[in-house]
Amino acid sequence: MQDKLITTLKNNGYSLTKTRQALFSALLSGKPRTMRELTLDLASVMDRASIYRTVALFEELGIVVRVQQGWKYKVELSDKFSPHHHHLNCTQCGKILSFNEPAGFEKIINNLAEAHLFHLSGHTLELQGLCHNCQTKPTA
Amino acid sequence: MQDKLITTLKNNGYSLTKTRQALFSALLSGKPRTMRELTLDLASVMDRASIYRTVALFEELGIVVRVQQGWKYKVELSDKFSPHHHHLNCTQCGKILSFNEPAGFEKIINNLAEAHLFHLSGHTLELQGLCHNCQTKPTA
DNA sequence: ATATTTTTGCAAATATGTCGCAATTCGTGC
DNA sequence: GCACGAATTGCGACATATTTGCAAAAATAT
Repeated sequence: MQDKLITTLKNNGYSLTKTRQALFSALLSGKPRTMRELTLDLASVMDRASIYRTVALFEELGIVVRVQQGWKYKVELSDKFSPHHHHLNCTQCGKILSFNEPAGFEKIINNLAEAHLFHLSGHTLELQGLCHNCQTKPTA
Repeated sequence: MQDKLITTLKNNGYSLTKTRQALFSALLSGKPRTMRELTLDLASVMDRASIYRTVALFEELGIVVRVQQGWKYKVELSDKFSPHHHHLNCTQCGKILSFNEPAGFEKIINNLAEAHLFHLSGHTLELQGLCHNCQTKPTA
């Protein structure tokens, strides 16, 4: 997977640096991270500004995407670097579960796009709710 | 539609004030707005802090929702105040088409949430692509 | 190893979001 | 319409998040 990172960077005229590697590694687990989490985790490795710059660059190159979570967003590897999926966001504890393209979903949106003469290039599907844990706990 | 706003406020023990009216009006067009747009548009009418407070209140009362649009969030009237819909975003000209819940969609996500022990409270579905016009034009 | 170009760290500037409190506005009863 | 208590707002001060300029450091090509 590192290979793909290098390729993507080189192809676009960017070099592989320690900081870019570090950010990439931090995201490899697959868990979406808030900027705050990233800056805390990577504080010893790179400057806050560099994190922002690198995330922005990665987003431009399609290496990462930002997923919305209520008011905040989290950063995660894009579909190119981790399998295409969607999210179940727990509105209480902030946990994010991932799930694959549901059966029949593709067909539905394709029909839809066709009906509107759209040529689809991508889509996002985010579900909000309470995870199992938070359903039993009282509202914090 | 103003009626519904008043009712919602009264039912929850809040009063209709100029600022609440102003924010509501600003959103009536149906277009999602960033906080920045709102603070700029309403600068002459109300204070920044009040906008945040009012948006928060409106969200609590289910009058507005914050939706992902690009990477920042935007505020728009909730389904209760404007019909539930989703968006087709043209990545070239920025046009946004709205469409209703596709048939079969509800069932799919309900099954999914159930499988993950989630209790759904909402969802977002955004499609990206090229609108009819932009498909024929050269890349700008 | 050196020159050239890119990238980073640092510190300062902006932007975004919150908070406490006095001043104002709202809804109500007269 | 006026007076009153309660709810709401504006203001200024914070706290946090994000961006920017620029000199120093790291990467690339020779």
